Amino acid sequence: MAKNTIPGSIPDAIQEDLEKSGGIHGLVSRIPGDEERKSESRIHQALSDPIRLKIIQLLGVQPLCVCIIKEVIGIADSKLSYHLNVLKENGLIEGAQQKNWIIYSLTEQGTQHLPETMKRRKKSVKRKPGLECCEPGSPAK
Amino acid sequence: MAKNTIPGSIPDAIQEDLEKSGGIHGLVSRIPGDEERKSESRIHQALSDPIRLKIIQLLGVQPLCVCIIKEVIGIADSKLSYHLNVLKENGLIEGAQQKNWIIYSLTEQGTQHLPETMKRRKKSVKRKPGLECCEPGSPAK
DNA sequence: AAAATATTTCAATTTAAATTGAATTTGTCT
DNA sequence: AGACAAATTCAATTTAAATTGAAATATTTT
Repeated sequence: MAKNTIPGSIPDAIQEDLEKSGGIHGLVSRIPGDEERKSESRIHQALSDPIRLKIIQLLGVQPLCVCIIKEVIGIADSKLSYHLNVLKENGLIEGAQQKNWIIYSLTEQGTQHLPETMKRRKKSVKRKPGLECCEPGSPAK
Repeated sequence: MAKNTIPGSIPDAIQEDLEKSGGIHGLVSRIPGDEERKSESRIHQALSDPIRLKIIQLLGVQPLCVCIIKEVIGIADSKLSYHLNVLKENGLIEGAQQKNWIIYSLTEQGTQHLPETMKRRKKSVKRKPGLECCEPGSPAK
């Protein structure tokens, strides 16, 4: 039953640790399964584009209609729509129609992926109009 | 100086929040800069592949030579090498030559991206050979 | 119901990332 | 040095994701 095709020779230190880990079988038993990994990789994929990351961060400040996001990011409608869709499909944002507009906001999942500097305890927007996170003068090198 | 080309009309609720946020300018000032975002997106990109995620997780158990990783994952040498390189280039793992082998391990950065279930306080491997994270019978659906 | 606005969808193209197999490098052991 | 094993590199190909512009949909306004 054990089909451990371990290479003939491996480094001593690794060999030793590997025995403590319960061999290759033990090693594998300690990590998550394929499905979990696949879904994790999809989230990372969704967040692997600077435009999408920017959308997430803007929505981390407050819910926004597509028009404002477009205004801020400055890209074509269809392009923006494509990226919004990637985020939506992966459960990071959700859109609600209101009159002629669609207002996007972060899902619970989405808020988890805000940078630490923005991770205020979600819920209503209530603060002074002054700056907060980043000064306008510092391009965050 | 202020070139705020705000759309003629936007949803009332958004409009209101946006004023509290300090307009478009205030909105942007609350999120990280382009550089920070770009580097964050690169990390996500590196983690967006199940194979690479698996490598990270295996190294989260213990440092391993390429030969063992190959054994566990079961892919061609060159393919594995490619993925190891992506992780290395992004500062998630590092390799150290030892005799004929190269032993990879997680960097500090790399350990930050282990799943919660594996985030034990780093450092030496010291536990019983029994199972720990996932039972062999449960395919982690 | 026609006109106007906001957003999405679609097909075609471009760009970027992943895979493959052969060749190469690096180090070890006789 | 010569043979061997581990791992990487390279060029070619395949696959997947992003961009573009035009057309479509949906909602509101007149």
